[in-house]
Formats: sequence, structure tokens, C-alpha cells
Amino acid sequence: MRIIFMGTPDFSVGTLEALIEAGHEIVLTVTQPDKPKGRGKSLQMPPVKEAALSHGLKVYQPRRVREPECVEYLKTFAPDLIVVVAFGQILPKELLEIPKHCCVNVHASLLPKYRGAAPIQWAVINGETVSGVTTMRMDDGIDTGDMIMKKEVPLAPDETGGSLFERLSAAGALLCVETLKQIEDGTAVYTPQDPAQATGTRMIKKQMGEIDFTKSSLEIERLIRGLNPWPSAYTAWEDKTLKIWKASVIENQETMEENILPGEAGCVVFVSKDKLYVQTSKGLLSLEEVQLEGKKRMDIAAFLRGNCVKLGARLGRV
RNA sequence: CGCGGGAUGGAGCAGUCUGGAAGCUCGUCGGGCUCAUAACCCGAAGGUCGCAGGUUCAAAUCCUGCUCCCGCAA
Repeated sequence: MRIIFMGTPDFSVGTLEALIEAGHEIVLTVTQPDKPKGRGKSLQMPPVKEAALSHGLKVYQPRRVREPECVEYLKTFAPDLIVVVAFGQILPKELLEIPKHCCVNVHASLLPKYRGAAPIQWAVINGETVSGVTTMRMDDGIDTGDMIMKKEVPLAPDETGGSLFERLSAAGALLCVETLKQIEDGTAVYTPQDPAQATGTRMIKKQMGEIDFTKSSLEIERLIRGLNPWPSAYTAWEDKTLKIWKASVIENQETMEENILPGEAGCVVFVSKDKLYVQTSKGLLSLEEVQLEGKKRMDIAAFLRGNCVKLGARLGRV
């Protein structure tokens, strides 16, 4: 089929390549404009653009797809289908009506749960045991279209935002190819979403990574996993940012040594040469992999060798 | 030219301002102690101090250029 592909981050690349593999004709790739990124603010192309160029595909980077001239431009390609995967802009109704069949979206959750911007991280943060990907026929709401296919993906106990991202990306690519097959031979079934079950997600902001030790160890540990590798959970130590890459919940306080001093939330209550426990509102949190501002990430034993952390020291901004 | 931190035996750090013997906490190896140990004691190996120039009697340290890593910001 003649397909216009719209997507931006790594998550979309797998689907793009799967479509090419499946023999579809990608007549145009639409992605967000290059943006200044990284140190030095050099202009960097989105992953989808890189992939598209390496496959010799035509790339289009409108500042806003809402603009009429953009819609007109897309029309000239007369696509059978538009496939949208994590594109990052809301498509206007006129654009949704361009393709012969419809616009298909691959969403990284089991709709109607986790509609919106950051379903992957939120699934981890909320401690879901199962998530997945859903393909749907887009309508003018945000992730409200009729569902076509779903694929469940169980979450591992140590699942991180990054690991789930990869697995859902791969699952989404396969599902998308199958979905197109169904659309092509007319066997696709369109199931409306049950609005009563719908939940949305807030966008992830960097500031959300600041650890609040007055929450429970369990919640904090999930936050750390959900925000790994981006934007990462962090706290402060001696006025410097300390990212926490990995931590675990210590539940059985009775099994611990007697030299654990109960402290306020955020206080270091136990330090040995390879362990560091922090008090939370419920239970303790064992920091296992950290990164101090300007330093590489390292396991807690390495961190403790070079930094003298005292019992009772307080983490977080005061 | 967006702002900033960093590169020192295998790991993490100090030392750099105020040039003048390579240090700390660990790890590794050998030995000892112990019923025993990831504990303790004794000893040993292991470093072109990121790279290249320069200043100096003398540079990890001062000057110049470069490479790599990272935090912020977007």
C-alpha cells in the first residue's frame, strides 16, 4: 500500500522499518523538525529522519501539521493509509481524512487505559503488571479512535521505562504490520473504546524525577524504574544533584542489624561499605546505582569508596 | 561559539590555588590469626598522573592546543 509514515523518536523507527520490510511503499516520512540538542546545542535530526534517510525515503518536517499548506502537501501523495507512531503533534481532522482507508495509530498501552503522552513510563510508575500496544483507527480525539488490534506485554519486576519502551516498540512494529494486513484484505474489526474504562496520562516533566522521600519505598522505587533512562529520578546530596538509577525496597526491618537508626524521611539510616539505606515514609530504600552530578553512574559500593556518607545525612533539597 | 563538572595503579576519590619524593578508601596476590568468615593483623605487586607542545634547575600541579566522559539547559 501507499503509506505516509508519521513518527519521531526511536519508538517509531521499528515500525517504519517493519513496514518497509513488509513491502509497503512509504511515499513520505513526516517527522518533527530538527532541534538543538545535547551539549553545544547542535541541531540533531530525530531518529525517524535518520532511519528514513538511510532507506532513501523522502522526509518532510513541517513545523506544524495543522497548517493548511501542510495538509495540502500531504494530499498530493494520495496515500492509501497514514501510519502514525509517536509523532508528537495532534493531527487536524482534515488531515485524518486524506488517506483512502484511514489513519492508523500505534499506541503504547492497552487502550482505553493510558491514553496520551507517556503511557510507557506511567505503566511502570503505577506498578502495572501488564501493558501492551494497541492499534487504532484515529479520530479527532486524543487516542480515542476505534481499536483494531491489541497485544499484551507483561512487565518484569525490574522493568524500566527504557526496557518497556524497547519491548513495546518491537511489539508495536509487528502489530502494525498485521493490522495493515487486515485493513488491506478488509478483515479488520473496529472496536469502540469503552469511555468508562479510559484513563489518561500526564506528560512526563523533568521535575517529576525529584524524589519525595515522604512517599513509600515502593512508590519511589517504581518512580526510579519508570523514569529510567529518561528523565531519571534524582535527589540532592551536599548541594549536588544525585541521580538514582537503581534502588530496591527493604521491607523486613526486623531482619536488619540493630545499628539502623530510625530517622526522618530522606535521612541515611544505614551505611556499610556497599549498602546505603534511606528512610522513607514507609520502609527503607536501598540505593544501588547512583550518579553524582558531573560523574559517571556507578554502583553504590563504588560511590561509597570515594564519598564519605555519614549516618543521618539528609538527601534532597532542604 | 548556551552554562558547568571531570580524566591520577583494577574501582571510587584526595593532591592542582601556594611547582620540589605518587596519597586515601577498597580490590587483587602472598602470609598470619580464628571453630569460622565478606571480619581482623602483616606484607607485596600494580601508575606514561587523558593526549601533544610550552615555561622551569624541577610540572599531576603553571601556560597553550586537542581528545574523551558527564551534569544543567533545550
